[in-house]
Amino acid sequence: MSSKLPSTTRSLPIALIRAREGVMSPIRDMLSETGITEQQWRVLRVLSEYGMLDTTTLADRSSLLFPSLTRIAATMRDKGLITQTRDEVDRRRQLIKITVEGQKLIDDRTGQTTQIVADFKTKLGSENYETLLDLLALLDPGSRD
Amino acid sequence: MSSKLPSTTRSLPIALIRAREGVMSPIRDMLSETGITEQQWRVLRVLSEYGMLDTTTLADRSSLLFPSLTRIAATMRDKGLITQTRDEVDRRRQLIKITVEGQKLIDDRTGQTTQIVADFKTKLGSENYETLLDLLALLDPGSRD
DNA sequence: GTCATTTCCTTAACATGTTAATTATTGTGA
DNA sequence: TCACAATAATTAACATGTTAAGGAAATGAC
Repeated sequence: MSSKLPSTTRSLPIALIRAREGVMSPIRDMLSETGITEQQWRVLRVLSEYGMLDTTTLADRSSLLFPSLTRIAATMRDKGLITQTRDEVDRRRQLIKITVEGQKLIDDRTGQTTQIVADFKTKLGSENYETLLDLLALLDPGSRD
Repeated sequence: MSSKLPSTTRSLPIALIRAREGVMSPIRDMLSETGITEQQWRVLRVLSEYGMLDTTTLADRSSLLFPSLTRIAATMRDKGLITQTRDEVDRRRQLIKITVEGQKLIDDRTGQTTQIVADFKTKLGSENYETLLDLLALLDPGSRD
């Protein structure tokens, strides 16, 4: 059994980084006009989809680490994109909700975003696109396997 | 034609992040004993595979942005993992080479790393593993399509 | 009820990601 | 050869990734 490392051109971690860069490039272009970052966009998307969430759940669904989310939430609150309130039952918890402005920011870009997704589906082919999502899900530590 | 955004659970960017996290987790565990980061490991891997490289090529093959590589290279030079020399022909260019200690750090972990890769191949199945790499390559902005 | 433990969140410290501005060197055309 | 553009790399500034430590509120054993 060989103990040689695979060439970096067939390295899974590197391939994931490069793919991500390719996918994010047009999205970043789109976001650059809005003044928010990719991560802030992700938070808005999750809040828009699920409604009010506690920080733990939001971090999990946004794929952000807790310390990152703390900072990001503070920034977004200052920008008026979200509101933060204490949970009156369990005062350790914090509840986060998207604001009208935050929702508007998403709504205004839905068309562009949909187009970007469609372009990637075309590029890969619908079937490959779904296959890719399925295979990636297998690597997700959060998914049950 | 609907203009609704896909659920974040079927979002390609988020799926890529999560998959990456799953893949990197055991690698990070392995690296934590070495005191180097994932990016520094990547630089060592590339240098080990290709030999002495100029900074531009190294950044490209390591999938690192230039400013990041500048800082990372300084750190790695201080740690004795690489050497930096000026190109005497074009004095703007810098040439970077792995040191004996740097190579040793890789050699000492080849077994563990090989095992981690093998585990993922097993988890996905050999065929799926190769399919995934092929599909990811399609999204790589650097690859010709 | 009290205290150790756990849970939820924040801070801190350092490394990297990202974009823009800057410096040093080389290449080019009048 | 001299301005001027192009290239290689660095620096700056801010946001995030990552791990560890800290603080406040809730929980559970006693």
